[in-house]
Amino acid sequence: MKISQKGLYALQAMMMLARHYNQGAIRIRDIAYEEELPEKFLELILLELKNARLVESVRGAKGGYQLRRPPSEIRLSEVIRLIDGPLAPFGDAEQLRSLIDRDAEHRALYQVFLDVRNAAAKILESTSIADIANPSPKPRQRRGKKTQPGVLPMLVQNASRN
Amino acid sequence: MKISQKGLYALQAMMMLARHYNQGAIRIRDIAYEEELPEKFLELILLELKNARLVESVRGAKGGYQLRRPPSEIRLSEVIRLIDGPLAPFGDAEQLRSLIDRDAEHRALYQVFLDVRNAAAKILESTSIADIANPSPKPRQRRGKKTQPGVLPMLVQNASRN
DNA sequence: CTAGAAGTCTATTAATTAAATAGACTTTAT
DNA sequence: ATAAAGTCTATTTAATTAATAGACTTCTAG
Repeated sequence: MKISQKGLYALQAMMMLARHYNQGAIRIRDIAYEEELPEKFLELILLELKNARLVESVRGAKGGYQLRRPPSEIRLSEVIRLIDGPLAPFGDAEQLRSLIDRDAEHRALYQVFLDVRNAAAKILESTSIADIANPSPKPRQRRGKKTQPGVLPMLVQNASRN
Repeated sequence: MKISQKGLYALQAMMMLARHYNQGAIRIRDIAYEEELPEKFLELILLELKNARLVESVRGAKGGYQLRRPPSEIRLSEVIRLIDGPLAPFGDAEQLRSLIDRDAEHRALYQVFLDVRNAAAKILESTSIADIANPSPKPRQRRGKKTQPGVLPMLVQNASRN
């Protein structure tokens, strides 16, 4: 799997929306400005994220984008698969399994590819947007108990990253 | 990291040469035929493998290619890095480390990318060409003690694949 | 010692993908 | 009604990928 510039932009946009979760719709312009992304390109990316129902839009004046689910319930793998395709380094998991079954000569090679994809999937499916979006850009007006940044309610935690 | 068609061809060629290790130089044509690879394209790939000193060539009549080291001492990561570049899903390990140091906003994201590249590196650096090349295509004229296919003298063995 | 077999090198091409950019259109708050 | 904002379609440019072509060099065998 290769993460393109576009894929990186998508992840950055999602992180920004996570930081502003529950603050209403955020304009494309503001996302682009805060993350320093090309505005017109970002527009297309957000459309894709919307069609995949990861974000939702509000049209018209006062419109913008927001996450459709809490950041802790959006996995990095969802965003990456959408924008950059399968996590496998070659083909996709299904293809690889089929090749392992049918191509005796190269079975072991494809099995290695599948191992690599499984290792990547394990990480990217157990890391959420909340895990990587720093709580708030301006660390002001934080009332209530400080939520620890990396807490993942439903996903397995990778201890090595804390 | 994405493995291209070219990268797959390179790995297949290396596997074929591994099967014919210690049988002298093998002609491009024979590699292409046995692995069903486009001959002219394979030629360019072998040139690259030669420049990287993974294989060596014999020119002129009776010429061809052979591995420069025993198959058990050639890691998949060497071939993949040569043909398809860094193992990281974005940029390379050095860049990622630098971004983790300098870009506080996106540190955690780049750390995940680095985790993914480390997981891939672990697998691909501990698997050798010998591990994946089936011993010999025609199981004929095998004199001496049968060498077990997957034995890796210097590399850590991944038990799950045997 | 020369003919042919084989690798070497450079260039070109066609197709695809990546990364934008442009502009007209639609929806909605005020 | 107007302006702000998302939507949609098309176009462009550059890079990459996957190959193909052909002239050149080296070496072995006869």
